[in-house]
Amino acid sequence: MAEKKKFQAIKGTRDLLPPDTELWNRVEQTAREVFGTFGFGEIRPPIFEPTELFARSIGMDTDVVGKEMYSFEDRDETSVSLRPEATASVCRAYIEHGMHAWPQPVKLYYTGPMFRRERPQKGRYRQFYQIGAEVLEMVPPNQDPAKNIGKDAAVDAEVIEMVMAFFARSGLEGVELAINSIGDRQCRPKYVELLRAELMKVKDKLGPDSQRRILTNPLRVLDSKLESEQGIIAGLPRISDHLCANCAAQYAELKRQLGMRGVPYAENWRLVRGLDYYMRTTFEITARGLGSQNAVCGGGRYDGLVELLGGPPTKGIGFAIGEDRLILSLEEAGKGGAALGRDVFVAWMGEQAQGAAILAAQKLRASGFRVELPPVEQKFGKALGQADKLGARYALILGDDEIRTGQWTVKTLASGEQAKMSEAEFLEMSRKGKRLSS
RNA sequence: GUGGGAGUAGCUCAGCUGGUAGAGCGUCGGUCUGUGGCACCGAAUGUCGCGGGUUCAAUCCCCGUCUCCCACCCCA
Repeated sequence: MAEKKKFQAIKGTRDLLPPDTELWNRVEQTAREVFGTFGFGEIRPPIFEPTELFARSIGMDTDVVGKEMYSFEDRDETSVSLRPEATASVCRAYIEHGMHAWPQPVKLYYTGPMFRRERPQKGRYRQFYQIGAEVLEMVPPNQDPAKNIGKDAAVDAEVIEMVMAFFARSGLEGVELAINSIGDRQCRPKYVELLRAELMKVKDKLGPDSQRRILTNPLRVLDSKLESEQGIIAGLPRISDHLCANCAAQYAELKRQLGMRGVPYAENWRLVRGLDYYMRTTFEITARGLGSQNAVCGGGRYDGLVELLGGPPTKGIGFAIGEDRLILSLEEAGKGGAALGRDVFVAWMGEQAQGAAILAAQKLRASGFRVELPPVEQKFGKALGQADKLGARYALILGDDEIRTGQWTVKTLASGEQAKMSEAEFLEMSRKGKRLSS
């Protein structure tokens, strides 16, 4: 009975606390503002969905679906899963709410927690946070796909431009964008077969992981970090040499579009994406200070995914930012949040002063100031000490003298200067100070 | 899922070859009953991650387990 169980956050999950949460809010606010300027609206899908939705969209054979999902049986015996990512949900919502009848394209962003049961390490958690955006556009019937290659490339470029703008505004350092095209349903399978054949020839020189991937996912071999395999990989056929005409044209136009927008990029022919639904444009953004998990954003085009989920033919492009990693990198660069300060600390003494202090705090808070009002009377020495510790800008001193004269004593903590003034004068002064400090 | 490292006060850590715990910072109080940052004094908080074993005796040695960190896998 007397046993006390110590509870702690589940493996791979964590509490985000002040002052860190200040930075999280700042980052999310920046995303809202930047994405808003590009015409994106926010979508808030559920945290869990039918398991089938993720299995169909992400791919049964991917690790994410195969062994990392938090799935459980609901009481009606259907299988549901905590979302491992949000693109599938956004596509589901697009279909469910008939967004094909909205003005096209539909541009949405989201922020929130995702769940994958992986072994935690730096920049990787079982509950992690993503900031993502998707552009979905219905394909009108009888449309010649070749006709819209330029348009798709421009949309892709704008989406990438938007993430880069967001990172710039966030103050992220060491940002590098890598792009690639992984072809479409026409040319990719052919390339994969070619690659597989080439890999079979050098199978003996590859490590066990890569040997296994020859069969399961040859593209992933390109991703290998093994020093011993680098020479072999460098000699493998590149997909850029095997793209079909449409894919090649789209990729070329993407690069031209990025150039027009002043977005610096590097081509990386070895950049392949892990989720099944990607095609053509893929990209990845890395940043400084992240250990081995240095990808802070990944994205790509996924035409056909909505259709796969039972919707109308629809094109899609999107990305997901790893918010935990973004925050990590910002903190590493010394851009973490400072402790929550106070604009005003109300130091009061005397019963009459308490009433005045409460009213003063109400007015100051109504004007948007951060106010600390001690619940009990304190000696002024102690009150000022506390004001200092909390990082207050001003101490409002209210005692018998102030009550008698109706003049507030205002002390500027940083300089030690002190002055008597009326309530209106103080509000005016602190407003100016606030503008200057922010 | 695999491999390596680590768990001692709220935080950062010390604790020689086994003899049941300490520092700094922080917190709170005092010196200081209308004036803070400094200084000095004092206080509180630990079943030394948890369970078992060896031993007269375990924070220390052994086994198991949990968690964290790092890497692999994979991904954001």
